[in-house]
Amino acid sequence: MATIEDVAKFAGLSRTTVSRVINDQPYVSEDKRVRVEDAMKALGYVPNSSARRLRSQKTETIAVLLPRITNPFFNHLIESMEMKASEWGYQVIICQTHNLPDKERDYLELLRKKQVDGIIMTSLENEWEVVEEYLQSGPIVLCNENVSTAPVPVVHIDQEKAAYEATIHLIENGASEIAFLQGGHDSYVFRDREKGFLKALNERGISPIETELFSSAVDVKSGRELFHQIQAHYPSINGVFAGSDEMAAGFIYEAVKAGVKVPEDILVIGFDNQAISMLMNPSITTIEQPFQKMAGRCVELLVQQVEQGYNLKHEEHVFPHRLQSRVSTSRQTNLVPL
Amino acid sequence: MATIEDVAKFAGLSRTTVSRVINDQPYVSEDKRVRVEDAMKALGYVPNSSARRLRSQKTETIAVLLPRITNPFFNHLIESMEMKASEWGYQVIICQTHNLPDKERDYLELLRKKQVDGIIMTSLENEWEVVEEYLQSGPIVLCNENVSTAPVPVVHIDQEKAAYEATIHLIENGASEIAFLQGGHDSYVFRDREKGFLKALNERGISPIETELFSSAVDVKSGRELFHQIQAHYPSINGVFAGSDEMAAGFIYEAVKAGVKVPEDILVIGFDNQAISMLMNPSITTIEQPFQKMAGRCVELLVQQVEQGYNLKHEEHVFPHRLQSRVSTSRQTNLVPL
DNA sequence: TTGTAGGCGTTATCAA
DNA sequence: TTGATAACGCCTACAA
Repeated sequence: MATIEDVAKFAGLSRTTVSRVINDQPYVSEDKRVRVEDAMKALGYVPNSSARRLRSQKTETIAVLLPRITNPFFNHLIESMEMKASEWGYQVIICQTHNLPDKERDYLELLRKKQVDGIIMTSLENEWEVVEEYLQSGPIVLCNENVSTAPVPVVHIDQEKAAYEATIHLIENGASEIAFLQGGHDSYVFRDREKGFLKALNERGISPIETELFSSAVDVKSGRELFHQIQAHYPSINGVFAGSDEMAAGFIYEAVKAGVKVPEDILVIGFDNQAISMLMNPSITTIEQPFQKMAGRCVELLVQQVEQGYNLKHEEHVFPHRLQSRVSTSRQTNLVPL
Repeated sequence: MATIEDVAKFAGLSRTTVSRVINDQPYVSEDKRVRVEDAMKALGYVPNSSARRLRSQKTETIAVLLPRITNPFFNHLIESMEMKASEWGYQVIICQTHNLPDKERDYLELLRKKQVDGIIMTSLENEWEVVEEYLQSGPIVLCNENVSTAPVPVVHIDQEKAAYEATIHLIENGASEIAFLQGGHDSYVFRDREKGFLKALNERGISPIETELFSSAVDVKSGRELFHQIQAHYPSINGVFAGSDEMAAGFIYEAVKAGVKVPEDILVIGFDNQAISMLMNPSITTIEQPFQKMAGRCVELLVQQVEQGYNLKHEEHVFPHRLQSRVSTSRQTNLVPL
């Protein structure tokens, strides 16, 4: 591969001049500029990114940490993040933690090794204190998980309020005994949503049921399993708050199979307004999050910190959510005809 | 940030010795090794990845090109690719082309800039000749798209055979007039599947209908739109071959809404055996691809070429597919009870 | 077993 | 307007 040196020789000029042309710098006469450009073309020269990185101490790469990319919530986020990063000339490294703290730390190490300029975390597997160490090596932005003590920008919806509204919606449509199905026992999202859930129950004089049983729920599979557990252990439950549309879909799938009617026998609400929530029959009421805007903001905040420096302060960026009402919580009989 | 020089000074040794310790090389006495390790710990030293890259001419990073990450087909592939790459100590850069040839070329440039060691392409937006140029800069593996003239490893199922079997399945379950809904008019996947589709029709004495209309189909949205177009222009169609489960789901969603019965009035088959195909009501018959194995193989092939060199030869890795029969093509009345 | 020194390909500083 | 030279941080002949 041709180097800047080769180009310089070929053009009969110095590396410096070639470098100036490459970087569109002033103080290059027109004829030299042309000679350099011809030489570059002739040799098929492309600047070596490793050398640039070493010299500039920048990688123009960011890492996005998430549990797994097949989860629609996360792949929608990262889709927009990659697009926005690309606009800014940054690459995105995809880092699946599979909810393992060790894996998360491995990926955080990318920051210390200077393999990336910054990191966006869309989930949190270690205690915040562990993560905080890495701020010495570069900026971090939190997406979704709102750690109120973290001296970094956090981008999220008001999870507590959303869960509160979802629960009130269930109650007002007739639910009197409600299960809270939400994965990530120790996540901040979990805690915030649980707060909102309990607040709604409390306000309406409904006593919460033991939810330990349901706290490992994340995907279609767990939604299916939980249907059967609820049938077996809590047959009187007539409302379900599911932390994701996939979980709600899995739950409803089994309910339909078992002849339990949604919403007649049991109301179900999901989260995220994914395609599946519209496609299911019955369609699923859900909470919509503005993925694209949130993802875009995360990247902007991170790139800004990378390029203009960062100071350690907590800074909340709260985005609006929206309840999308559909058949799964509608006691009026406006069902989609089969 | 501490450099190898700092560590050397701190330990009262040379850079060389420190380097030897870092890289687990022989010829370091135990006491020096300990002194170096202590120094590294004391200074919080981490080797700088940019410097290593420049020195070693390796990045331990690969790029995966795909249209968009929210498409389940592609996010399932990349999920497994990232895991396998991680096992091998490689990072994965995610490159969404959004089906734009220019974007694809931009990402291929990563190879020329030496920003990645190799590339996996799961779709193809430029003519192969354009892509072939980049083989001068590093290895490429094709996943899914089988370009028979490409001197690279290609990993895929037998698309023609799969489409043939799907079509026969439709016919044997009663379809006599079939629409071929498949996106990517000029893709190799499209051509191969179309071949299988036409072969089946031909064998059973069914004449194909004009398919131009349906060739932009990829996602839920287009599935929905195509239902209405077919209702309007080809009301006698009673079988649908959809190139993805999402498309099939969108089609069925509108059919159900319009009171058209699947499978009684029209048979539908999807592709990929995604979660949605099981969850829909009626559930969708589909073709399963072994994503995980294919993705793993792609990464192995690429890493092998990166580390052991590559020669330009075409090499096919064909994986088995499987038809998963469900309600959407079943004329027997074993319907899931509503 | 340890250390010296050169170079990977760029860019920035300084002098001409 | 141009060019010589010194880093960036690491690894590896080669010498000791």
